[in-house]
Amino acid sequence: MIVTDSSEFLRRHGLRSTAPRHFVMDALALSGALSPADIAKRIRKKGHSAGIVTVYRVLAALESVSLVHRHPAEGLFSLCTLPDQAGHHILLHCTHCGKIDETQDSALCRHEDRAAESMGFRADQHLTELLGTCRSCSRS
Amino acid sequence: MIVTDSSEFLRRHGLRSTAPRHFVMDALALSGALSPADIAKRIRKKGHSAGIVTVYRVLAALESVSLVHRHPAEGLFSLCTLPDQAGHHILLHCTHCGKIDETQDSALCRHEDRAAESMGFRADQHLTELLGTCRSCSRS
DNA sequence: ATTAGTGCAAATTCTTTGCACCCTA
DNA sequence: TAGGGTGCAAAGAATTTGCACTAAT
Repeated sequence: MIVTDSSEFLRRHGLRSTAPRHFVMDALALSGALSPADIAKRIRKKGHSAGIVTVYRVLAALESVSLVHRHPAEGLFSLCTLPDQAGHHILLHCTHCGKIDETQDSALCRHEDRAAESMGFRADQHLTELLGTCRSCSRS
Repeated sequence: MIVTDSSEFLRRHGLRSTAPRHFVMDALALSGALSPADIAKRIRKKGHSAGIVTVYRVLAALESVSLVHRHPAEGLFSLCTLPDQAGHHILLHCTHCGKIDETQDSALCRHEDRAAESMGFRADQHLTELLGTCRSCSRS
């Protein structure tokens, strides 16, 4: 199940190709998004082994070469602008100054709903996060 | 700085209107998204006080009436399908069975970029999360 | 042979829970 | 005044760090 391409990918980015890294990638490849603990569980369920600490470190390494996303806005909360009609925010998260701005776009919501529907998915709530550079940081 | 409307809102949802709740809402109203610790800090900086534990509980209460979003996909990681061209995922997170599916939509990305640009924001990476019901759960 | 990567244990940080007291409705 | 809300302290999870050992290059 170990994909040779990913060995290449790792090496190209200066990372060694190791078993735990492949275990983690395999686990993630099968299901969309997992917590570190879930990843460790799946690895064990497959008969392999990787300590939870290693999973954390593998994820950090893979994230550093953007082979993996740590979902942004960890443990953050935001006020809902339209409380009786939840969701539909766009968060603009500046990776330079850390500021988080927010905007809204109902056309975007409709577009998202359409994309979801084509997968047989009915969306109750949206959250869009954009990571990048805010106006004041792009000036300096 | 305490908005009277929010007192109403709270009461309408069976929650009492208390000082800590207003402090938390005020803090969130000023900046898009904050961690519980940041919220507590800002409250103190304004000369008020609210223990971190209370902040957690206030957030839970406000979340229960969807006045606040706890950002979804807490502590999750996902494999990037296009590692050399980071971002641009749509995660379909089923709140019934917990499964997370993933899709992609480049038109959506362009749309997101446009929305960001109108705020003077340059987006490097996108992440869109939709919470709802997946195909198999909507059948059962 | 070098040095990144791993595993374990311990430290740290984050979040939740229990219980006595306070305050809104 | 009754029941929800708060604060403190302590318990429980999640995440990070230190250090010796293993393994990829």
